[in-house]
Amino acid sequence: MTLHIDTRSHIPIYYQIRDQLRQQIMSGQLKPGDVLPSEMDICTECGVSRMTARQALIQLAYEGLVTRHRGKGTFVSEPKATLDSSQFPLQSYTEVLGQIGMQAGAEVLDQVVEPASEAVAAQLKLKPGDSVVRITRHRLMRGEVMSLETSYYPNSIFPDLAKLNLANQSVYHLLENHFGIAPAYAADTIELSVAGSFEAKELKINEGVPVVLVTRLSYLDDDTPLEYTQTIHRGDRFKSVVRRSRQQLK
Amino acid sequence: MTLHIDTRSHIPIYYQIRDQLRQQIMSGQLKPGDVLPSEMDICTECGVSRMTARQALIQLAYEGLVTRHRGKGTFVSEPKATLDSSQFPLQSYTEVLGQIGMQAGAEVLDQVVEPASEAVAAQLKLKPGDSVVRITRHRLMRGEVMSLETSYYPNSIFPDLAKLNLANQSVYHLLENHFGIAPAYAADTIELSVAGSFEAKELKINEGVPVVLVTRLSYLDDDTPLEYTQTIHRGDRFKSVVRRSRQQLK
DNA sequence: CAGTGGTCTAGACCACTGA
DNA sequence: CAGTGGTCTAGACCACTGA
Repeated sequence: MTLHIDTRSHIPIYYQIRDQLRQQIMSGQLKPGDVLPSEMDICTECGVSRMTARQALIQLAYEGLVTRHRGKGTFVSEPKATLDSSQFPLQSYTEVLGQIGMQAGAEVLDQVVEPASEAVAAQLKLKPGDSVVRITRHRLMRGEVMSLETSYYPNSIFPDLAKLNLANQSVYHLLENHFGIAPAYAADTIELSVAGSFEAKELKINEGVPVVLVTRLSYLDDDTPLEYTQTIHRGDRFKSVVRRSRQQLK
Repeated sequence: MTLHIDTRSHIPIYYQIRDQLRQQIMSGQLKPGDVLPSEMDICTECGVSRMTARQALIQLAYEGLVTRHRGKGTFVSEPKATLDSSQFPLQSYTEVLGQIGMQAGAEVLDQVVEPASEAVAAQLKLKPGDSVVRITRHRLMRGEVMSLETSYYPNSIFPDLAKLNLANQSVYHLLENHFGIAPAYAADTIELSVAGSFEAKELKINEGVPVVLVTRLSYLDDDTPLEYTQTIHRGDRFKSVVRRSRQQLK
């Protein structure tokens, strides 16, 4: 309804369309959940070809401002939620969210014993083929899937972990209460990746959009690896806060 | 030379092309710096239209595996470098890189006193228009621009900071040695963003590709903000490691 | 069923890089 | 200059969603 393009400008047409739509989202004129004009709407309104309209919308999807669904349309995304995962060192997702008054949740997709792949074995200092417990879960926040988490535990250290009920309970609590074992330290690696088809389906995002990959390795005091976890976070939702102090003891 | 597409498959053609090129990069058949087939090469070799070939190459660029340069071609990217910024709490980039034996460096682009914008004033607990020192730098690693860093310091706390020489020296050292002031703690926020035209130009990446935005706020013991820094990291290079311990005092 | 976005074609003009 | 990627057109067929 309100798109104006200047054909005499040297700014590409799809930039002009993209920037005006972004402005409407930023200003609140278009609110989370609202539908954007469809590709054809933009074509007729701006007198441009469909590929040009598409390019504007696709870029907004890459920025995380909108999500697109075939057969339905293009919708404004929810704003980012902050996950302060550092205030309280080495906690599970459930613990962290509880502390900030968030409704945390998880849906278990898989909880099985399987042979370790080469990559998993290397991380957990096992041999390929050794038994590991794999737990794959959706991480929820306010009922929405925020991330997809896959954890591996050595079956020798945690027998029967595959059979325990972890519906909505912290795995760290379970490990401590049931096995009497708690990690002493952990290293999180944060990097950027893009959604593959499985992640895209599970996180309900478009394939190929940027995501954040957090890899955690947890250890015992004696440096035995306990846990190897890969978490794929929706890029349009991820925000992590790390607090640091100059003197570690304060 | 070695692209095969199956027109009877239900997998989109550009997926097939993209996946084969990715495979060649992953396997080392195409090495960092190597040129990929041009769009026209792919058109003639696979008998597809140019937009299809483009889509495969553009996706690889979004994944960070390749970079594209008009007039030159599409090139395999360098692999990620890891920046372990947690082993040693609250250090500057220069300090961190020194410690892991990396050649760190910085190029100062701007070092000026200017009035604080509303956003900067809010973060530093100043009034909009108050004087701040802005330092904009390229962060280098092995001579390559890895990130673009913009820091703001209250001019009232650090007079003449805009005139001091910080060529290749840690700002934290400078603050401590020259002003006798060191941050007591800091909070880093990590989130995902996309490169705007300025960042793209400075980081020599394509506009619109995903980047990592790290925002740091440093404080004195009495919670006075000292420093507000925004760092844009190339998404295809960023990898951050955060170490955590369950008992903070160990 | 009409409307959505996903894939694809076969062209075009252009700015930029390097020989 | 030939070759590169960037933008753009005007079509096409398709799978999917919801009325």
